Amino acid sequence: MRFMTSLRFIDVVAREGSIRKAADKLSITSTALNRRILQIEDEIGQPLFERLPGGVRLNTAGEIFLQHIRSQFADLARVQSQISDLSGIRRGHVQIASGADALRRFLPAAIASYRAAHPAVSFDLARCYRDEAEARLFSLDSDIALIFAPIRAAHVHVAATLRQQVHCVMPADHRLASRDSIRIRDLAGERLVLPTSQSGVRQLLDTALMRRNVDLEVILESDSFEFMQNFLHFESALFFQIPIAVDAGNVTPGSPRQSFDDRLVSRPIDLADLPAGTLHICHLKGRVLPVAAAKFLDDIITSLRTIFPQEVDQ
Amino acid sequence: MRFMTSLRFIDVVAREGSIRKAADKLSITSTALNRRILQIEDEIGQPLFERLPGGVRLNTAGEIFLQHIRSQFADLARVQSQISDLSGIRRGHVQIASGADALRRFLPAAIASYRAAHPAVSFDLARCYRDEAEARLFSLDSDIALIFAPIRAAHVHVAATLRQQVHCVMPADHRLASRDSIRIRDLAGERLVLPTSQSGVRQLLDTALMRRNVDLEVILESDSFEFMQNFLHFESALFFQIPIAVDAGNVTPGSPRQSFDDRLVSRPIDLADLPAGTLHICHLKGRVLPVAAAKFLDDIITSLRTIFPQEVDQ
DNA sequence: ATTGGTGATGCATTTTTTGCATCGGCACCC
DNA sequence: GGGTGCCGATGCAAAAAATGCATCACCAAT
Repeated sequence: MRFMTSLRFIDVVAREGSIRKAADKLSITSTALNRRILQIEDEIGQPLFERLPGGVRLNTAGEIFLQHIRSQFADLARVQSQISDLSGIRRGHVQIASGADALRRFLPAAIASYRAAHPAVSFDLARCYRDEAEARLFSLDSDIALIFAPIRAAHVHVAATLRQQVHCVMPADHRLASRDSIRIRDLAGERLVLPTSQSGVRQLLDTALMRRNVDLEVILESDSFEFMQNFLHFESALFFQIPIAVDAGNVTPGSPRQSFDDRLVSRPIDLADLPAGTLHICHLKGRVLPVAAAKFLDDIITSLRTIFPQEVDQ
Repeated sequence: MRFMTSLRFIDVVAREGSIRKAADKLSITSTALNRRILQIEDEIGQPLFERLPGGVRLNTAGEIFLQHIRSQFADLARVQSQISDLSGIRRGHVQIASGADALRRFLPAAIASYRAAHPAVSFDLARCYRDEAEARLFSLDSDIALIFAPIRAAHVHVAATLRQQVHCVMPADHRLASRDSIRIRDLAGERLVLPTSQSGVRQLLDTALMRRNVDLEVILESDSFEFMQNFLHFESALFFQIPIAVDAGNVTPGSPRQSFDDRLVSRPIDLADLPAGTLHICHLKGRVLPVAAAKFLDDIITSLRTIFPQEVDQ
């Protein structure tokens, strides 16, 4: 899209904080880039960047303008996907920001299933926590976000929610493995592996554990489920996750639900001790999503309704 | 805005229905324009125009794309006005579509008063009827519309409404001039001047008159209040208008309300015979107006509330 | 004082855009 | 039925714009 290049350049310069670095990234000389920016500032009638000794930074006008640029790009993507839909083939690119939970099993299955129906749609998946996900929606770097944490930003629209009870994962031969559900007091003296403090699960846990003053041994913090899961093969401990990190929704009806790991078991924490958290499926408020993204959003909500019939709202 | 030229060109070509005519209007050669369009079609990957023997016409993809272009322009205007607001001076351009009623007295006063506060804001006023006004909002040729007629289009958002009783205007020495209000049956045998069939007042009248089967003498139809008003100086007759066509809101408190024409009087038609109509103050649904337009919209609603304290809603 | 980074600018070069002339096609009209 | 006029597309040369190089002035950290 030739007519968008100058605008894309501004975006990159803003991200890089330096014209020369941005020029490198864009494979042009800093001269050319510099002049494009000067020209646009001239056309706007006001500077968009402050010149600092170490580079450039957007001023207020620049931030307003950048937001406009990004929404133009997002809208252009929507238009292109809508136009290519006319020819029968759904084309497009869906950008998703997701926590590690949903990204684990659910999204791979969901995306594969969507791509089976629409092979010309490509995806971009960014693993991130609440704040970054909200920022990505706002900067239009992501179309859809799946966040297991309360939504803070006013610009985020929650299309659907999914209640998720926190589960405790342990080796199959653990002393608590026989329980149907786990009480917080049962955790006393246990070795725990906790998710990072940014994680929604961790924040739920912190609230519950702090209140009760149980004596815990936190041996590890990690932001990787894969790591935690494999760690438990070597040292007996407990970690925490939510059902969507286990269920992909590809269970064939009637067949026993496939276990996520034969050597581990997952037991819910009693709701009296730890309330269920909420997975939020979101997009930017007021935004018209590209057809591909809109359809995918619809699909995952439907799919979640199938896997967790009681837990989906809105 | 150099980076928008190609897009503006597409808009013009679509409006003109011919590359050569558009090229004329844009003061470039048809060659250059033609190639710009071919290039964009190439970048989009699909043609945007059908080539007909007599020119070009948008295809479906083109219509989608044009809508995108127009919203980009409108959004750019909003951004520019927002940016210039940062420097303290409110700049901007407000495009209004209005019926002849509101355009007569109210808008001149309202715009002048707004410009007194913000001299760097310019205005564009298009006189039009309901359908065209709705179309102008949609094509983003107008920011705000004042329509005295029911709103049909789903894409129009009504920011406020103003109830307006239809009045009957007649020479001051007319036999009905002494009445406080006029009944439809009083009109029997009178010479009437009617507004065009597109007008909201006319449509109200048609409904009322058709129902009653009064014997009327329609001697003239016009879409110009100025003409109708001056005509009554020469031949005794009746015409119809709504209060906003008379009151500009510049009445100083306490002073007698300034008459719109010394030789004419305006009397309401009894509500039992003719229900009050509604003036709709609208903008495009979901659109963020430029600051100048948003502020002006706010101002006119406040102003209407002052002039017609009982009649403004929302 | 030196070094390494930044953005801005004059000038030659390259790339892109534009305009002219012209082609082929279609519709209208005498 | 053969002009006639209007349309969009295209080859080629001229004009305009964007780019790259070299260099400047500036600032901060060393």
